[in-house]
Amino acid sequence: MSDLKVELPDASMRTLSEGSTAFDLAKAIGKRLAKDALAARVNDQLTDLFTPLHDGDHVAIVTPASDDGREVLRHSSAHVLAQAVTRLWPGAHYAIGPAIRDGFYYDFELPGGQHFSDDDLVRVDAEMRAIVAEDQPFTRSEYSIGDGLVLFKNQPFKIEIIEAVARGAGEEDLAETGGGDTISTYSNTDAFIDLCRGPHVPSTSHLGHFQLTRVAGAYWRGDESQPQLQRIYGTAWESKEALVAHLVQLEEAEKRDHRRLGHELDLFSFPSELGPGLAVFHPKGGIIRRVLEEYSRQRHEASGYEFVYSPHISKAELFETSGHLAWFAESMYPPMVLDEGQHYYLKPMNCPFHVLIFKARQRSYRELPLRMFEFGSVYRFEKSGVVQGLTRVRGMTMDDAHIFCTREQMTEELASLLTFVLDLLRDFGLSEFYLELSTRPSFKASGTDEEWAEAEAILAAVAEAAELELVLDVGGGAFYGPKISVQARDAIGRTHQMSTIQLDFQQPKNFDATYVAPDNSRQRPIMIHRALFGSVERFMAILIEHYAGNLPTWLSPEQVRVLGVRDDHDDYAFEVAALLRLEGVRVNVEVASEPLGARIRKAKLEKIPYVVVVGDEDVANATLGVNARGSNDPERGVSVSAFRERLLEEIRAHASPEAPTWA
RNA sequence: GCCUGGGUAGCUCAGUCGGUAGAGCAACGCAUUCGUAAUGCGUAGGUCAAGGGUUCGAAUCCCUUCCCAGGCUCCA
Repeated sequence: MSDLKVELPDASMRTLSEGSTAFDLAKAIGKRLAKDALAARVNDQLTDLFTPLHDGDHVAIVTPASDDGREVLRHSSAHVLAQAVTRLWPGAHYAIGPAIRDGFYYDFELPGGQHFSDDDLVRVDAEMRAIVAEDQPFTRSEYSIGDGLVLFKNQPFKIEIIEAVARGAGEEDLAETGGGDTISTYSNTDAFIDLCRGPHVPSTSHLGHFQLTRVAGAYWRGDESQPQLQRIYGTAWESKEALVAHLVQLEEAEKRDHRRLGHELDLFSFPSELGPGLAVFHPKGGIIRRVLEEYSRQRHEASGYEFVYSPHISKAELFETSGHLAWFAESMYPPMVLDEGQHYYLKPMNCPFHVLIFKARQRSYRELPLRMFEFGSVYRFEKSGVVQGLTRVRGMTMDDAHIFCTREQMTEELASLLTFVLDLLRDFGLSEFYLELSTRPSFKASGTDEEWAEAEAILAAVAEAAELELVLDVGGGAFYGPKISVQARDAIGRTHQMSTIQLDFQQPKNFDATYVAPDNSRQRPIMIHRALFGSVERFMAILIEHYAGNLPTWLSPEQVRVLGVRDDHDDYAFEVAALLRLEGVRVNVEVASEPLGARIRKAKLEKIPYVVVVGDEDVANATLGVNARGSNDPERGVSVSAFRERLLEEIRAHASPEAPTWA
């Protein structure tokens, strides 16, 4: 019997006897590894531990505390979830159950149209733990398509997947089955078998650090027109500690939720009298908004934009011409019908208005590129289940610009636009970006194939030239053109869609907009749509979460609070405040009617960047005490002028001396 | 829009089996005068989301509507 040699990740070689499996390799390396081993990566393919190895294979043993390991154990946990549910609800149909970020889910259809309730999670959890305790092996088998159809005859979703694979359909289904002309399955006991490519952990006893998190409805194959299934989500980790750490992290993320902070810091609210997705900004939120809008205006002005204004409503005719009523009507509020039968609509976008401004007189090529900017409030009738805080609202203000240019200008214009966008986002402290290129929607698109192909090619070239990570979003474009969206990663690693840049050949055509070219011919301009913050509301939400409410000083509603130690220091406190206010600093005094500690605590909870304390020594020496946000070490005896200079410099530079990552 | 939860004082929450609505914080008043994250005492505050039903009696049980959260779908 001949031996076989395999190479390990550290490039060392191991010799094994013929027919050895990855598990044999793990045993040969060490007892501890054999006990921890969940799966193997053989020649870069993730596979079961009991896969036979071949001479020359590159093999890595997958252990729990790794990306591969967590993926495997999450996937296996999903199977245990399905087994538990089929035990508790005999006759339940199970659909798909993949590993996802931090956990797993499984979709079911319960007999008699039953639904899971929150209480069911407790029962399912207990059943899963029983299965783990039974230490059931995961056994892999392969069947022909025909045998598979018989085997899963009572599982309509599995049948559908097998049939799709037999037809050679989507990759998604191959992931479930293993692909080719056979299907692979895993069975835990005689009673439970699931269609799956694997790999899985050797047995259920390798699992257990999981927690079921929630129930949800989810459409079969993610398609609204398909039946809605019952989904259970769970999180699973390699150890108790990792699970707890994850749950703690979730709590931390909750603390920086902009809805919570918006309420705690008195920034904005959603009065139920107004309806879902309609926010009011309180004075403090209003300051943040005003400051960031003002800064944006300055930057736009410096970059050659002109400011325009347009009304919130218009006759239907405008949106008929633009194509919105044909393509976007379901996102628009129903019309107001006037006596004469005239329909008026709230605007869902600003672009048609800007086209009219372009058309207000004859335009020359000499005027192009013509860049129009407006903080334009728009209204979209979002489905009731989708509104969420400030990130998804029904009334929002877009920092919207439309650039009219010639075909020759558009590539350069797009490139410089992207640079401008990224620069401005960086000024707000966001630094990690990637781009998404959204292409023609499969239905709901106006224009010819050629126009779309050209527009997509140009955007793709611009996106690639930006040398940022680029993700393709097939079919995600607007009805009038493809788009590049800038996605930003915040301080705790979540990504948010920020700016969008869209190329539009359609609306200039729909409105018959033209300019006079050098040869005196009439030419059609190209229109670039672009929102930089996305919406002001969403941008504020992202900033609040990015900074966990600790906004940089230049954006903070209240930058300094001055506290006298006793009430006979109040006069001096007001003097200091007046001096700073003269420089445009947002500063308040809280008089000494409560103990100093209580007033400091209050200011800290309000996340004010600087708490300034003044007492006897300060009155005598024209100094103050500086208690900076995030510092546990207050400074004493700082001269008033030194503090003023330092503060003004920080505000001017837009930089915050603190890391943005504080909780 | 669909699935699952939820809505009690400004906020966070308790409220047993259907039997007179509760706490802490905040607010307000008085006292306290204090050097870096909670001074004390007191006062006020509620159509229990809204409407309907069952009942001698509903925060509590049932129905409808509104709003919120987490998903699905969609999206700035």
